[in-house]
Amino acid sequence: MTVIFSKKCEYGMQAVLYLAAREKGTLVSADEISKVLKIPREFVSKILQSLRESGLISSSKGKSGGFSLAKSASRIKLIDVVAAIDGLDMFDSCVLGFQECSPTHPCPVHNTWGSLRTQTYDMLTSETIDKLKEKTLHKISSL
Amino acid sequence: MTVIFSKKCEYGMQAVLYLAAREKGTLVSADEISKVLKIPREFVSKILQSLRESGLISSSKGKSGGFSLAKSASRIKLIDVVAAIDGLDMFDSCVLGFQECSPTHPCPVHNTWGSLRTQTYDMLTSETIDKLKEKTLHKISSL
DNA sequence: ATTTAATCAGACATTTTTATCTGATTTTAT
DNA sequence: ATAAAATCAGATAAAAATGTCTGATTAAAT
Ligand code: SF4
Ligand code: SF4
Repeated sequence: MTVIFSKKCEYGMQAVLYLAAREKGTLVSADEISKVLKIPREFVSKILQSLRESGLISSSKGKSGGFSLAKSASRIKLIDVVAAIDGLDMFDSCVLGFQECSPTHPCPVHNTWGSLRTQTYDMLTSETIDKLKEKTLHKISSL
Repeated sequence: MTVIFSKKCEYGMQAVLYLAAREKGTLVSADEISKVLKIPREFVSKILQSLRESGLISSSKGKSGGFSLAKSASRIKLIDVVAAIDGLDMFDSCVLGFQECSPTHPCPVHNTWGSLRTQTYDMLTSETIDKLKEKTLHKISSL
């Protein structure tokens, strides 16, 4: 199986995007997120907990509790979710699995992959999640 | 953990590159590949077997047996290894893990990711492995 | 012929990832 | 007060990926 991000990370990004799209200070329950995004309830619940620990989102317990972004959507980027869940190792390691990637020990696809890595990083870094709001809403409405 | 290709696939690409670099019709043993590339012996052995089944490499049994490319290095590309081991699904699916990726249901990073996907595909498709020979040798000598 | 060194096939084991369960706690609404 | 609906913590389970073992077979070298 080929993968870029782990399931946890994918789900985490989806959830954060959903919070950003759904939010005007409203609390969103794990149950709602689970249903809308079609992610197993208990699993997304765990992911949300871990994102809370990372300080990206906040939660409130009790009836009518739920989750919301810990700060403004204009100050959160997808890379933050990746950093919190999968970490940023992929941006410093080898597609071919060789150890010690460096300009002095380049692998056969060094230059190309280096550029792609940078572009991927840029993709996750350049736009804050509020900018992705309409696209997210459109995507979600098609689920 | 963030990953692009599975370990099997990474090791498979390394092994095929090594065969291409090492080869002038010589047979290379799983043991040698294991030692040079620092891949667990029995594991790389299995991978080599599966690549043989896929027809990418061929083997001969018995003393002084081993593996070699099934066809000229100028007719093998890294994408062939990926196709044989991990499959090509990643080139048709979503970084954010949404189902039904399509232009009519784009995810928030659709355009950028589409382009990156294509570039990644190109990286694995544009050069045949004989072209990567010197780079491979240089990389391996540093292991 | 016998030994040696290799692939091969398939079972087995370990680790990591993904997912679920159980029960406790918190908070709101009635 | 009580019930309802939510998060939370930690254990457990299931599945997938990674890695190992055993013994059989094959073929070259002695
Ligand atoms: S740039 Fe090349 S050497 Fe460096 S990690 Fe990527 S593939 Fe490996
Ligand atoms: S292009 Fe966008 S919608 Fe399509 S798979 Fe990639 S991220 Fe998802």
